[in-house]
Amino acid sequence: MTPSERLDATFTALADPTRRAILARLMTGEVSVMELAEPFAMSQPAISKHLKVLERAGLISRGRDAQRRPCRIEGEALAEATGWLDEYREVWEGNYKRLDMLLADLQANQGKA
Amino acid sequence: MTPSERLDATFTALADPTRRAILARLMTGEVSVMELAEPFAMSQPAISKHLKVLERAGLISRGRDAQRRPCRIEGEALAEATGWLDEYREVWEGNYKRLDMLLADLQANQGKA
DNA sequence: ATTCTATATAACCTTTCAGTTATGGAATGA
DNA sequence: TCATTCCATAACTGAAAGGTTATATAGAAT
Repeated sequence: MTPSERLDATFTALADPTRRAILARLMTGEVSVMELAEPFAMSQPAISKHLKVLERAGLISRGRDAQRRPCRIEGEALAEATGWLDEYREVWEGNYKRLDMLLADLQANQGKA
Repeated sequence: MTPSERLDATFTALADPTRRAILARLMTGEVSVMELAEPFAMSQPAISKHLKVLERAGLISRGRDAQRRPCRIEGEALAEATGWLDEYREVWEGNYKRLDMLLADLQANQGKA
């Protein structure tokens, strides 16, 4: 996967409330698929699909415990997404300062710019 | 829109490479739709659709300059997404001092993260 | 051996998405 | 007035997303 494809996969995975709730649940530690599925009004295969999306994005990984495949959070993919956002935020803050200057300019010239 | 819906819209908007490239371009300042469309191998209506997705997420806003509708970046939605990611990243990176706060938050929101 | 549990996979359906072309409409300019 | 530029919208298409039920598989328990 290219870096762009990884960002695609990560942001896509984060764009669904069920998947974000799954991540929230996994913050407390490893959880099995059935345990993850329990609070949702949704079938087990649906949860398995969501887990596949999260796994493909590298946001979770899975182990083996008898028949169970416990899920745990992986931080790497998130760091990339956060890095991308942080760059933008920094520059945007810079732009914001410039925008203030521009607005001051426009106001000084009363729309004659 | 609920906070969850805003996160949906923001992450969905960020999950497309064309839209991320548009944001990149807008970092240099306001840009018109035609100027945005030019570097892409894509029709103008396709770009207009992408802009609509970005606007719905609150990531951009648009002005008026004669026939042009110049687009500019808006930082608010980006800040929300960054905030969400940062909470999670801190826990994943082993900085557990905010875990209690986060878990209390999640419980208050009944898993509707 | 059989059965129960946990999970994955397959097949299907419906909705949404990302693109297209064609057209419409507002503001500018000749 | 008439044409041109910039952009939006409508209608269509193919593909992907998100759900379903039914079934397969692997390991545990009986």
